[in-house]
Amino acid sequence: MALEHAILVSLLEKPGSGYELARRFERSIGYFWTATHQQIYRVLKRMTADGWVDVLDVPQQGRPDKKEYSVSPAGRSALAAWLHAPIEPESVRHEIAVKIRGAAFDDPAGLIGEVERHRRMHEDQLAHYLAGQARDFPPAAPDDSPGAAADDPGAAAPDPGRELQHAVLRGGIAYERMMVGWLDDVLDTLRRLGPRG
Amino acid sequence: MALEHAILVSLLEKPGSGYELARRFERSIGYFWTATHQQIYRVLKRMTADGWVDVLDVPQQGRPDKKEYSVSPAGRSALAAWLHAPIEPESVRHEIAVKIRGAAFDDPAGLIGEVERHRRMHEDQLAHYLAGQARDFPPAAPDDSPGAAADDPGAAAPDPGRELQHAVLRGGIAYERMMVGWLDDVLDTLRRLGPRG
DNA sequence: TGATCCATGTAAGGAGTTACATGATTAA
DNA sequence: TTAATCATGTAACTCCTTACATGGATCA
Repeated sequence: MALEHAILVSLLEKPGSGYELARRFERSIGYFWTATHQQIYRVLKRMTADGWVDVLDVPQQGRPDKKEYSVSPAGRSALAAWLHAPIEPESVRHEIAVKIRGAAFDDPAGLIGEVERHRRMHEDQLAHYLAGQARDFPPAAPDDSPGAAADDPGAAAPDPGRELQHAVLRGGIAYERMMVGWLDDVLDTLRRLGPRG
Repeated sequence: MALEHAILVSLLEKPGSGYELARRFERSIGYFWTATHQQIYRVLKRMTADGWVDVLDVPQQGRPDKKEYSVSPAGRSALAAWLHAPIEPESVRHEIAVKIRGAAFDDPAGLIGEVERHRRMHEDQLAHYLAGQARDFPPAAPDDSPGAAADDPGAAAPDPGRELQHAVLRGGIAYERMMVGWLDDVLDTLRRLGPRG
């Protein structure tokens, strides 16, 4: 199970409430893991019981009080243990591929609209990721003294957290690009098969 | 839910037993949908009760008797109805990405071995798909009389089922290529961050 | 003699989705 | 006045995984 661990990572990056976590899962965490607020509240309760997180009641004005969660030492070592254990790659699940293969027994051309719609959604997601990348990770000027940078106090030290967040974002970008390209390929195939609607 | 529909597609391509379906889900169907035999038996039972599939008891020699399933007219129209309804794209789930982002709070270089292992698995899967493509979809000679082929009884008519199966396989190939490329990118990042292990 | 293949299932539990429920504040 | 945002949860249900269970045939 990785939801616990995704929550630990997010809370280590910044403590927050269940609601805030749910928003992060909609945004930045969403390109590698998803969860709804119902799931998050349930898991936070279990993590609290297990002593993986600490809770702080934060009274607020003009809005409901919230519980701010942060990672406890026990949670940190639970994350470390999980990081050192091997995991298996996820099995892929593409409902759209079931439809594409099923179209052979129905009307291939009838699927074109649906595939176009999916292509559009992936293109939008790609544009969104690229905008996020341009905002949060502007390209750095190339380093002209390789090897010396590590000892140069004037050079910006690479922040591992930032670098790794960017690497994961590049994965989201690569995924959406791949999907747009493949759906274009599928559209070509569908159009070649039956020029009728 | 798409497992029912994936089973309908597979049984339309070729009737078979629950066991045989489980094997197909391990092989060709595996690059867009996965299911274990336990799931398949349970769903086949429900589909039988719903009248989506017909069952035929097939006694065998030297091995257990089997039940051969085939799609009923009701199953065919259930599939058609599903094909005409819109679906939403799957949410992505990459446990490895949780680990990559979590590595910032542990030891980035310590993750290199695990990422290399995943890269190798995706490379193996890619090689497997490419071999399947070379075997089942050898490249055709280019057509030098475009437009006339459809009315030419001598030309091989494109089989929609085959074409669509190939399109889905190309999706599997594109996915594995993307993963290998991205994991290379991640390895570069991890190695840049901490030259120690 | 031990492993793998064929072939079918049950049982228990964890993970995930959908619907319901409340209630104040703020912006259109 | 309608909708969205902040903030928390419960309940019911489906889906999926893991472990257990059986038993003959074949191959190393």
